[in-house]
Amino acid sequence: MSTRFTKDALETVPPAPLTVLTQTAAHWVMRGVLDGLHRAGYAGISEAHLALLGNLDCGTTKSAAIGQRMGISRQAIYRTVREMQALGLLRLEEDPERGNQKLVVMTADGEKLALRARAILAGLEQSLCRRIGADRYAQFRAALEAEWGPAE
Amino acid sequence: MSTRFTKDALETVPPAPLTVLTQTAAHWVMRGVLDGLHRAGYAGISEAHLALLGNLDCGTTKSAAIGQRMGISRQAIYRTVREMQALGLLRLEEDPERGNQKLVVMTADGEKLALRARAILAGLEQSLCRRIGADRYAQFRAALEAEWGPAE
DNA sequence: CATGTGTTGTAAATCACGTTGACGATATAC
DNA sequence: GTATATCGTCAACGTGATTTACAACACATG
Repeated sequence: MSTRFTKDALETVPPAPLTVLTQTAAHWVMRGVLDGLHRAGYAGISEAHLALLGNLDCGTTKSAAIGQRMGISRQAIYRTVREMQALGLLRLEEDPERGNQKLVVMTADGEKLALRARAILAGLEQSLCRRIGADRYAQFRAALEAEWGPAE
Repeated sequence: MSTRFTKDALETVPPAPLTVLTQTAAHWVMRGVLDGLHRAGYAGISEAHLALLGNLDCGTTKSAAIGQRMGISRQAIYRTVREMQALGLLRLEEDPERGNQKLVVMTADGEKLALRARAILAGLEQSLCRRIGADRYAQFRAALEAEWGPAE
C-alpha cells in the first residue's frame, strides 16, 4: 500500500468553498451506498449503475429520457444500460408502437437491488440526521429538493 | 450536434434519492464556476484544476498533504499540479530543509484566477440564496460545513 | 406520395480523472 | 548503520464521460 497516507496531521484550512463541500458530500453519499451494497454481496455494481438506478425509480422509460434527466449524453447511458443488462438488472424491450425507440425496464433482480439500495441510503441519511440535527437536516434536504429536485 | 437533446418533455419523477440530489448539486456548482471562468477567458481550466485550487487557498503546502485533504492519491494530485504548472498557475519549489519534498505555491496568475473563481462562486451562491430563501440557504450551507467541512 | 427534418439506438475513438504498483531519494527511529 | 516511512515521480490501467458518425424510424410539410 505505498499509495496511501498514514498519520500526518492536516493543516489549518480556511472556509471550504461550496464547490468542494458539495462534491465531498456527493462523494460521501455515493461511496456509502456503494460500499453497503458491496458488503451486502452485490459485487460488480459501479457508481454509474447506481446513478442510473436512482433515475429509474419511475419504472419504465426510453433510455434517451434518462440521459436527458441525468444531464449526460444518451451514448453514455447506453453503455451503462448494456452493462446492467449483462448483470441481469435491466431489460431492453422493443416498443411495439414506436419501432424507433426501446424501453428500459427493471428485472426482478433489479427491483430487489433498488430496494436494498434505498434501505442502505435511508440508514445513511438517518445517521447523518443524528449527527447534524433533525431540523438542520430537514432544511438541507429541502434546499436540495427545491433547487435540484424533480420538476423544479 | 447529434449527441444532445432538444425539447422533449420530462416525465413525472418521484422523490429523488439523496444520491442524485447531492450529485446534481455538486455538478451544478462545479459547472457554473467552470463555465464562468471559460466565459471570462480562462480556457484550459478543467474540473480537476478547479478542485485542486479550492483546496489550495491555504497558500503553500506539499502536494501530498493536498491529496490527503482531497481524499485522493498523491499520484493523482501530481498530474494535476503538473498541468497547472504548465498553465503557469502553480510553481513547484524545492524545500531547502526537507530535500525529500517540494512545496506547491501559486503564481501571480494563479492568485488572479483563484480570485476570479471565488467571485463567480459568490455570484452563484447569491442567486441560489435568492431562489430558495436566505435561511434555508444558511441551513444548507451550515449542514454542509458541519458534516463535510474542514476539521470536522 | 415524396421529401426534409428531428429523434433514437448503436458503435467507435478519444478524453478526463482517478487507481494501483513500483522505484529512488530522503527523513527518522532504533 | 540499518530498518522503516514518506515523498516525488513514472508507467499501466480502469471507469465514465464526450465527440463524431450513421442507419432506422417519426412526423410535418410541400
